[in-house]
Amino acid sequence: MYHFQLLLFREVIKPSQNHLLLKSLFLGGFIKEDESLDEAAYRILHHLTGLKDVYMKQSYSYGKTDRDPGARVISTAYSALIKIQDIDRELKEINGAHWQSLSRLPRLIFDHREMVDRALVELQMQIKIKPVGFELLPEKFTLVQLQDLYEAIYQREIDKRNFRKKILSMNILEKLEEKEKETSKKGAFYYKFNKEHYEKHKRNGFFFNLDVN
Amino acid sequence: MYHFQLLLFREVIKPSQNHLLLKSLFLGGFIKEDESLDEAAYRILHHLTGLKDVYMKQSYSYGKTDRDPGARVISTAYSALIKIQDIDRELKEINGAHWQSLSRLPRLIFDHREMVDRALVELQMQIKIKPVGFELLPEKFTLVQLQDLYEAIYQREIDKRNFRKKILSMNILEKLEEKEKETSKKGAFYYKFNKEHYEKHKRNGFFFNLDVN
DNA sequence: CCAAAAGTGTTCGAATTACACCCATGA
DNA sequence: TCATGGGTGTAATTCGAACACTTTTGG
Repeated sequence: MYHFQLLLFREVIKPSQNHLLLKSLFLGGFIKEDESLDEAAYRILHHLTGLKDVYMKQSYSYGKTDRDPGARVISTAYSALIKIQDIDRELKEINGAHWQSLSRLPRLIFDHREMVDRALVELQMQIKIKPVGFELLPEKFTLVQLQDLYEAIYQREIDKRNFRKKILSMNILEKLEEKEKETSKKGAFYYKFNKEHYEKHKRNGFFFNLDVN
Repeated sequence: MYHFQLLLFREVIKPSQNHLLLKSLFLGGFIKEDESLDEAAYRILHHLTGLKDVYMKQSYSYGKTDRDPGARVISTAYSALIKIQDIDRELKEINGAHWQSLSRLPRLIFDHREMVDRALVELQMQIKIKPVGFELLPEKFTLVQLQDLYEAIYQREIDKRNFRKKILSMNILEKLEEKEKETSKKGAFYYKFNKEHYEKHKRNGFFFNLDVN
């Protein structure tokens, strides 16, 4: 059972003039005249982390007048899911960034805590009805990894047999011959998400729904 | 079985310079320096319709650069649910406004069709897990009215017995002595939504979930 | 008295849950 | 050989779906 982590940045930009309050910050930036909201979100993520092709979704727009004491700022928040494999490879040398467990988050400035909470709730709803979980895993993953992921998101334990029964009955996973041998002597089979199968089933009225235990 | 209607306004404001494209428009306006997004949404709704205290929810922010050919505009859409009883009383004399069935919508300008579609999908998800349906009904309503509402939102028929069984078992409705006698000789008992019961149950881990048939 | 709408229970099958042991292997 | 983590089946229960008749009353 692992936990979700939030990537925090320290003073990457300063929309606020009150420096004492600035304890931690998300990725942030200002939109340009010639780019869409989505493009701006991708640009900022890519510019500050080097990450590309990640699952990213608009979350919510925050518009209280006093949310940033330094200036009137309206922020449209996006949440990105980063593949576990990409994290260390790409983010090691980013200055001032550090991962923080969601359950032991420091005090965040402004309304950033609300942003995190809302994004997490959205994720928990999304993941029940859409296979977004696979965005967080490497191409090849074991069922144990997949279950660990779901346990982290739901913040509770799931029965192994029921979880496997349900996910496998959907026929959207492809079992590989290869085994992951790092974490156990026996080894666990790799699977991969078969997007074509998923899309085909969906056209036939199939609904992804992973609500286990 | 009735249908959802969208209230359309004609040229209330003109963010576009291309008048030929302007066929219909939602309520819209610009945010002021000293108000939040929520406040602006309420102000605009109230100013243009006279309606107050309606259920209103942020939907999504639209930010494509070319979405309005006349100017760079980022729009945060809100959707409001208006009580059936309030509609005629307050909206009769609004100039240029007319109701249009959602299933026979005219061509809308810009990305407004996407806005409607997204808002409807959000509503359909919301109404399954939150008792927002009551926002659309008068204080006192019959179970038939409530069911009609759900059938309109889901766009399908629901079994009467199963619907009543489910909604009544939640213990969030209060049966009144009074009957509605307009639509039938026998008359149908009025109910009202008991918000306190709902909040109390929710604290005890109860989840509203109305997914019938 | 009858048409029209409101109201009411039961049965069946499917889906979800709970639950415990064997397997493979490297050290 | 044994400790460690991976993998598997079945029974009990709950939940959702299907289904048809009785009640009330104004005209």
